[in-house]
Amino acid sequence: MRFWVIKSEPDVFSFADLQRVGREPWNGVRNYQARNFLRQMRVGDLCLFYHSNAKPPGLAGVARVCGEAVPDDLQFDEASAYFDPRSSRENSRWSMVFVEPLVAFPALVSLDTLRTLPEWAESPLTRKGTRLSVLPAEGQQFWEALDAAGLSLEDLNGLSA
DNA sequence: GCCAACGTTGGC
DNA sequence: GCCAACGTTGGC
Repeated sequence: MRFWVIKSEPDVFSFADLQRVGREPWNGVRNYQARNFLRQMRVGDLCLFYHSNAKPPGLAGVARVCGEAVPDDLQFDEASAYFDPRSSRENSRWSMVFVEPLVAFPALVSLDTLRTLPEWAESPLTRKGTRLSVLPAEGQQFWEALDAAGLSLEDLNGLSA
């Protein structure tokens, strides 16, 4: 199992929104490096759900990959802001995965807090200027974030698969 | 293949 | 709203 960070603007789609819908296509990613990470995701991988452009920004919960990469439907939709005229059904350029909520953090683990954590201090997420919306995380980082949220492995184990 | 112009991200 | 960072585009 691998760990990831996925970013979303809560005004657009928050962790609470994910809990409400239950399962969400993670589409609209239009950066090649982020797309390549999406393609590496496997069912069961755990994603820290990061609220960007928020007050304050930070980690809001844990999501789980429940569907692996398929062509992102929005790239074919002329009405979508994510439409890509260079893409075709035969030769699709962008991918999406599916995620489901696993557990909401009792309180947001803010970016300020993350910067105080040893495992996160030097990470791309906390470094200024990193704009990747999907990035890998280390296991140590994941557990440290979970701990900072006041949760433990048992809190994850207690949840249905 | 270089690189300037441009657009977007996202913290502040 | 500002602007630093940085990915992308397109002329050459």
